[in-house]
Amino acid sequence: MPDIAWFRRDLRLSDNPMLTAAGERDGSAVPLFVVDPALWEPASDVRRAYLAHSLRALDADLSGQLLVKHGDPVARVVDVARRAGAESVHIAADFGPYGAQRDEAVRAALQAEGIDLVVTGSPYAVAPGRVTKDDGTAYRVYTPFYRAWRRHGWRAPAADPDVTWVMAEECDGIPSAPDLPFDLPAAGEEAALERWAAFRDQRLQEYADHRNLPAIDGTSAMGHHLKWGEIHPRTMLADLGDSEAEDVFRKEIAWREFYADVLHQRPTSARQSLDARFDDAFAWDSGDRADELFEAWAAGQTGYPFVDAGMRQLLTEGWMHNRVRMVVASFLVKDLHLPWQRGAAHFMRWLRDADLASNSHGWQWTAGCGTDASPYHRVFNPVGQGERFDPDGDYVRRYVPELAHLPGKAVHQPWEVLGGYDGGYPERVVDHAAERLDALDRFARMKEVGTAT
DNA sequence: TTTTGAGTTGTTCGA
DNA sequence: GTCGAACAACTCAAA
Repeated sequence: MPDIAWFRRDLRLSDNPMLTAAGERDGSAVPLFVVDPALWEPASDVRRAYLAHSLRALDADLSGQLLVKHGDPVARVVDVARRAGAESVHIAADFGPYGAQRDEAVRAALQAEGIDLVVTGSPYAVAPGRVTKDDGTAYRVYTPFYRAWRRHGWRAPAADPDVTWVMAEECDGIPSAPDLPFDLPAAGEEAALERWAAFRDQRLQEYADHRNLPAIDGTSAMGHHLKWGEIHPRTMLADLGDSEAEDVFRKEIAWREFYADVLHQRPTSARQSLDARFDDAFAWDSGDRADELFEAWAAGQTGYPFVDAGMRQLLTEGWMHNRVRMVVASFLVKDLHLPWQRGAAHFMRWLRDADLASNSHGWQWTAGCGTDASPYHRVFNPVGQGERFDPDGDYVRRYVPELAHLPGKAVHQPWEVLGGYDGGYPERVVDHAAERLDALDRFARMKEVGTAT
């Protein structure tokens, strides 16, 4: 009788040791995916659509044998395992706040039926909790984490599994993908491996320089593949040598692992500031005016071209260049004085690669309330960032057509154009220089409150 | 226990 | 235009 291979965030066949474990006893296994309403219902259309496409790709790779069930995983997994006569259910570890709890509930329910839940591997090169200081506690600063992470090392990519896939019972069907205002890139393992190979062979050696220029296709854009485990970071790490560019890219993979580790240690940090003063004592704005400003930010109508280009890229592509993510995040938190959680929720809704750990902690880094946070006085200048990283203005013109007639870097300051600017592009909603000082002042006041109590 | 050096991504100001 | 200092201390990691 076959065992069960329960897929979750590892929608691939290669470099997936869980699958080898699942086939070891019987030579055959039931590949299962459960559409969990607790995750599906609150998910945005972008996430639903990508997952639906990815499941179709996985099903094709499994010759149509993927068993999809809808409902509470505790009930569904136990039902499938019992009916299949399985001795064990195999998973890769999930370290997210919801996933970890769910897996313990499933483990208990399976145990009552005499079925084992076997954990093999995780979505990370080094599983969260494995890299610790000498005293066994977790790192809170990236650089020492990175050094220890490299010392710890990781396995070579796993061999392909030798398993016969069987669908033991009737499939509930892969959910249909909601319509989106844009096309998502191809999903699935084959697309992930192709995208990785193209980046590795064509763009990796320029990565250190090009990754900061949003007008150029200089980043890997692998986030959505990593998020669903269509490729394992181990597969990518195994291809990296020791050039400067490869080192920079390896550090980006390590950031993903660091933030997963932080979330594992502090599950509440997905939505609460690691520095609690920012939730308790900071003077964030709220009310009608704050809501208006948030809407202007979200729609790409702030009057700051580099910010607006990024926010519009998000809405038209479901993706935003990393450099611009930092700039728009800084603008929301430090120019508009809105809590990082509002921006993080917007990103989670629209980014095709939205990952809870990286998103929450990236925002907290910008806001200054996270682990290893940026110094609070480090406030991005939205004009200066545009002039520095989009020096020819090509990125802005691509996403802000009202400014397409302005040449070169003049697009970054349309208010300087003689005779004013037209075409319906909005005036600046706030004055950056004034809001920067306001932000620093609010920070100082928060510290006074913090030390007084 | 104490000490010391260091900490992703920036901006502004004045010389 | 370029350069260094100031920005604000504070916490963390490791010796």
